Amino acid sequence: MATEPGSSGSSKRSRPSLKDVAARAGVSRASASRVLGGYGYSSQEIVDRVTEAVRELGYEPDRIARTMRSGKSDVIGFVCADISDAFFSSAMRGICDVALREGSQVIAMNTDDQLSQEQQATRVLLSHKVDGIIITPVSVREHGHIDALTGAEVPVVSLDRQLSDIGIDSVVADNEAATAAAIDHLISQGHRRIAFLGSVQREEPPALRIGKVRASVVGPSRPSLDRVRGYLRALTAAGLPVDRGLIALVPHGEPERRLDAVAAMLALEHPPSALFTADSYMTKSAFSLLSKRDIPIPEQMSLLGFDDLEWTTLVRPQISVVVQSAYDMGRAAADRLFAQISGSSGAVRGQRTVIPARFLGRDSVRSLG
Amino acid sequence: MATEPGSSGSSKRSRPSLKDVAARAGVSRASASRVLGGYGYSSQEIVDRVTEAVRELGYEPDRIARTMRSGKSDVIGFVCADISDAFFSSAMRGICDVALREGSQVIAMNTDDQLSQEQQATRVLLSHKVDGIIITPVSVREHGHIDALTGAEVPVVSLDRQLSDIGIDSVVADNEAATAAAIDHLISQGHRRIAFLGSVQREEPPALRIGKVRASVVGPSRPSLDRVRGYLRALTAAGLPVDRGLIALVPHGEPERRLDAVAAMLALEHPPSALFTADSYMTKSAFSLLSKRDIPIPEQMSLLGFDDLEWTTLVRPQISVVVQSAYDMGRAAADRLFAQISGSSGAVRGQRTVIPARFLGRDSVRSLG
DNA sequence: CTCCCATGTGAGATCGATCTCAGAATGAGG
DNA sequence: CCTCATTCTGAGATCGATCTCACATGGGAG
Repeated sequence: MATEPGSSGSSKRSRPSLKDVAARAGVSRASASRVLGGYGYSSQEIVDRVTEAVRELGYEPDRIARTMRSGKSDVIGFVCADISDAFFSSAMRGICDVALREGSQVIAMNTDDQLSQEQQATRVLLSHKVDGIIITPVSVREHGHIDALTGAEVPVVSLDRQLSDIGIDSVVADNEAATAAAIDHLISQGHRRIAFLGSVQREEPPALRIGKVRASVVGPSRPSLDRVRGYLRALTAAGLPVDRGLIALVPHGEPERRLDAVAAMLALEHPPSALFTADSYMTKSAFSLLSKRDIPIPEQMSLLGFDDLEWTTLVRPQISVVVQSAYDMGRAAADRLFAQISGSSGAVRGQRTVIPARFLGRDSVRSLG
Repeated sequence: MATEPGSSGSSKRSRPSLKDVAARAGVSRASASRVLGGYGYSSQEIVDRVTEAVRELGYEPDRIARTMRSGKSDVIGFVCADISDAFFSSAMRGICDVALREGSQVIAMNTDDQLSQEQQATRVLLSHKVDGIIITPVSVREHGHIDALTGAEVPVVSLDRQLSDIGIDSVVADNEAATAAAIDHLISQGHRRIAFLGSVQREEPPALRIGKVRASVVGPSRPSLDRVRGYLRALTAAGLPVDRGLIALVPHGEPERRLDAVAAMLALEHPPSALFTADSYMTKSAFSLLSKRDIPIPEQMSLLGFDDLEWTTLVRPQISVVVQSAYDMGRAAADRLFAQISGSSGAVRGQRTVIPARFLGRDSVRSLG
């Protein structure tokens, strides 16, 4: 039923090449290539003979040689911090699905949020002649290596972050709006003192000037900062004061400091009535600590998180969250990438695609009415 | 500080080739290649001139051309059901880490547990001239396409499953022993009626003959069946009867049927005192249902699961589980693969690597002493 | 003063698919 | 009968890195 490549006793070592097909069919390589490629003229007899030879030998073209000649490899790269992270692996799946549709494959590389690894990754992918790269850049400012890619005419799409250079396509969630909506919801439930617990990249300036964070559509953007913006915007719009003591930004990748930050909020003289946790790690830390200290949610403390995870519906109470679909973001990024790859070279660059995030109200927010 | 490839105004379009380097250094391609490759003889002057030219042009060799010539691509393939699954994405990370050490990249492909997609994937990877493939086969019996790989001299390692053909390396968890240990623990806590809730592949024979499942080191193996074996072995060793009504195997990917299976156990005339859930999906379903019905764990029902997940320590009570490290399994598989790739062609094939699983006792098992 | 070996260098082949181009065969129209 | 267009085919070039091999030099030994 299925074809059985290599089952004929002739070629044992290497796969048959076009040359073998041509020899078997008794024609030149050029003629065989014409039949396979479907261009130029070919007599019916040659078409038949080549087709037959292909079938007999189980011939499949060598993509490396094809890449060599055409420059197109049918491979794209995905550069992220850590493929085992739920966000990135879901995005990867979205990218793979689109790639499959386009007849391409995906090489994934991890940076562990290190600029040097990211630079290395782009170099390697370039030497593999990938058709394009989807990247979640470590830094939204230092992107000389990414500019080098576009300079080398390699399409690039930035995922989940927007570079300061506006010449590069980006796909991001509407972090600011979704966060503002979530904070609005807390406010509508009567909350006045709302803590913001988030993470910042190690690479970010250590003393982040909250006062300087402003809503903006252009310019560099990363989720952590956009969510701070949404928080500030919602408070300001509601006429509530911004208490700097209610904002905690912890360097990424230091679990203890996350717990410390939550504990510090609880120990405040005027503690908040609700915690907004701006990423899944912080949500987990906050829930863990509240649970460990037997602080009832939402009676004594309301909790609202960003990012949905499996466990948010398994624990009691179920956690209200803002959800972003990493899968959809991956798909969108891949769609953009292939649009650049196949599109005319004059295609518009720097397009910003915003994926909506949804608010899922569950049982972790108390109404203070 | 960093090198700036392509910054010299000369070559704008494509990256510089060895030919460009040779021309700039005023030597032949052969001489330039000798300097770069570090073989043959080269005068100091030529070494210096070539090195300088490489630096000036920011030359980096084209891996496609190198692959063309050498047959080695420095790319390996990872074929799994779904890269967004926690198990596979962790394994992928392990594979990537080893690949990085070996100077290779990883192409990931999803099969969604469909044999046709898996066959397609292997064909594509072959045409990309990957140096080797790590695969979690859909079927442990139909593996003609995998045999074709080894026939084409492409190293293959089977992850999490063992093919019936013993000529292929495999890396698996010690599912049977770990399950037996977990069941032993339940028995030692006084449990006599222990339910086994697991999943089977759609591809498996629908009416699995439990009676025919026997412990065996060779032969085809997949986690679901090995765990059944461990369960049976532990019961038998303890002299407990095997009640077929306490064993439920649900087709993979049908959440409702999982919940039904759990509900059926609870509705039994003589219900079990403990549930052993043989995979993370089933553990989740069981916990969900027990939680929804307000059946206290472990007072009314003990629960012990296979696979650790983030949420098992967030819920109350914390769930006792058997943990397998997908990351370690990925690493081990990649180690084996590269051993095959770089090893002498006469390397031993068919090696079986077993990764130990650990039992983590927490609070979801009641002692009936 | 030869002969030989160690050292050094470049021309050209190779990997496999694809495409250009020259030329052959055929038929139709003048 | 000649011209020209159409259809068809294959030789050879190309992509870039690598390696073989032939051909230099040079110095030292006999």
